[in-house]
Amino acid sequence: MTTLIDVARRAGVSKSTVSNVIRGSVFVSAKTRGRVEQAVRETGYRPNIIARSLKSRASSTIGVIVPDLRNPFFADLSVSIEEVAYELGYAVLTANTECLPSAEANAGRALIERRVDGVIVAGISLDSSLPVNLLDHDIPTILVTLSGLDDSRFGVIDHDDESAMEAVVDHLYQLGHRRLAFAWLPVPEHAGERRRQGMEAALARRGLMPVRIDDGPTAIVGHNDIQAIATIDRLERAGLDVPRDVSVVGYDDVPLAAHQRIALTTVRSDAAALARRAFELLVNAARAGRHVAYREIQPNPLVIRRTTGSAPR
Amino acid sequence: MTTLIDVARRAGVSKSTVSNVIRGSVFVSAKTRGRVEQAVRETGYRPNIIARSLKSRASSTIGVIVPDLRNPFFADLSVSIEEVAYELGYAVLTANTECLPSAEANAGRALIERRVDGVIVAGISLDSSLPVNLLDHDIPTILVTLSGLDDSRFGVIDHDDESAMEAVVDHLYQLGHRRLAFAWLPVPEHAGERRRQGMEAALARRGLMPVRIDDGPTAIVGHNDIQAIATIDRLERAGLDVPRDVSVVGYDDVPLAAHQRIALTTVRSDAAALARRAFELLVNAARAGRHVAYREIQPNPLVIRRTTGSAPR
DNA sequence: CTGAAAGCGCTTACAG
DNA sequence: CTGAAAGCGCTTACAG
Repeated sequence: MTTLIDVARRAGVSKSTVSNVIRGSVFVSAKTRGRVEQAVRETGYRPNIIARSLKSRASSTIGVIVPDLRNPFFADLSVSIEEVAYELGYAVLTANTECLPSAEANAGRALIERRVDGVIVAGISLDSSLPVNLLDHDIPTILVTLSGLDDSRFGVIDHDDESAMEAVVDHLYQLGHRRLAFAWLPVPEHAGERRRQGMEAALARRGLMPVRIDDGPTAIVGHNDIQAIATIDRLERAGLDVPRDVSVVGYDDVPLAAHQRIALTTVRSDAAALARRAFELLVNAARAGRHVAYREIQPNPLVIRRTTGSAPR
Repeated sequence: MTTLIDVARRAGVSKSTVSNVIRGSVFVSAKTRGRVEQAVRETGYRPNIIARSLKSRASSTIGVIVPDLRNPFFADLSVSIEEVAYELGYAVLTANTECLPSAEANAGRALIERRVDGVIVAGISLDSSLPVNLLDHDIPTILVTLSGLDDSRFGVIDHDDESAMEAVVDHLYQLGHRRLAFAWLPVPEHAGERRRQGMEAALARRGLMPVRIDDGPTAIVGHNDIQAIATIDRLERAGLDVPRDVSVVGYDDVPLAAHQRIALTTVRSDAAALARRAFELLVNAARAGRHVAYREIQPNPLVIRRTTGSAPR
């Protein structure tokens, strides 16, 4: 592959000069610049970012850790991060972990070894040491849809699950539901745990306790939309009707939730907005060579559709 | 961050020796190895893969270009690639392009500049020069669910859309459908184009022509499941019933297709298998320093569910 | 079995 | 405005 030297030789200048015109950082005379640009064109030269990174100590790459990329919410988040990232010349290394500690460890190692300029964590197992580990390796780290990790060096862009769960429970309570269950992933993960707690707290305020999912709930609150949609499938295969027999609520408002045949009542979360905000904060911190150390919590509205109805009597 | 030198100093050996134990490539005495390993542990040293890459001319990173990561088929593909990749010490740089030429150009530049060891292209706009460009930069490139690009240096892992479309048309024809339309993305993309052509050919064999989607088809074949599911939504919002009034067929068999409320007739494509095969071939080529130059076509079965029925009369 | 030396392809002060 | 020199953190023959 052609290198800076090839270009320099061809243009009859030094490699410093070629570097200067390519990065556009220093003033170069129009004539020299022209010669260099032509040489670049003729050779099809593309700078080797690996070499640049080694010297400049910035990889122009960020890492994104997601628990489940097959969930459109995380796909949306990750794609939205990518969009803004590529615009600013960053590439993104994605790692899908399913909250498996071994996958998380692998991902962490890969990101640290590649000296990513920052990482966005959108889900991690409950007692993972990875996020703090990143911080300790001087990698700015931002937690998205995830809080409860207590280090002030983190950036946190989160939504308010607690008040969202209050709205969900209120909605169901008003429809007459008293037997609510929470359907969550088999993985101990932050967002799920927090939503479960939020629901329990909202129930407690009404003098209620959650029931187990197999204990005949009249309403089921899913950890997320995918979970809720799968719950509908399970219920209807068992001969029950949603919402006549059981109401179901999701979380995220993925595009499918609005589909005629699904029409899921859910909490709307704007993955793209979360992504953009997180990336912006992360890049600013990375460029300044500091941690993000900033928190922001946004409210999420309840979207009522047709999977919730009056409690059966 | 600690470097090889720090570890070497601490262990009282040279950096060559540290390098040797870390890579495990050369025989090192147990005693020396022990000292080095302890120093690594004490310092929390993680090798800088950027520096390694520069010297060894292998980035241990591959690129994946997908047209739409929000489509669970591509999410599955990309996650499956990642799984095998991380196992072998590779990281993956994902680029979601939506078949936009500008996004494709950005992604191509980013991957070339980062000297990825190979790339898997799972969708690209019809006349993109990117795939050949990668090849010309000596980057082994494999096309997945995509053929028609005529360079023998490509690897191609594909499925047989033509015979799948024959099966789809046969199924609908036997149900009495004569007015079939194809619903596809607004983007000129390979897989969509090829499926459209496959359907047209199958119709032609029966003396039929496709009708336009607004021309009252009794059956609509989607470019993929997401397209088909969106079509169902559109039809039912317009007061039509699927399949009573219109039958709908998808492609991919994403998990949602099997959902009670969707029950989509579709063509099954195994993203995970495709991904594993592609990665395996790619890595072998990359390590051997050659192009993949290999093609493999697999058949895809039709899965009949409940979105197809007898043609209305 | 271990170490000294060169070099991967850039960037970055610093002279001139 | 342009260039020579040093160096980023590794790997890789090659001696010893």
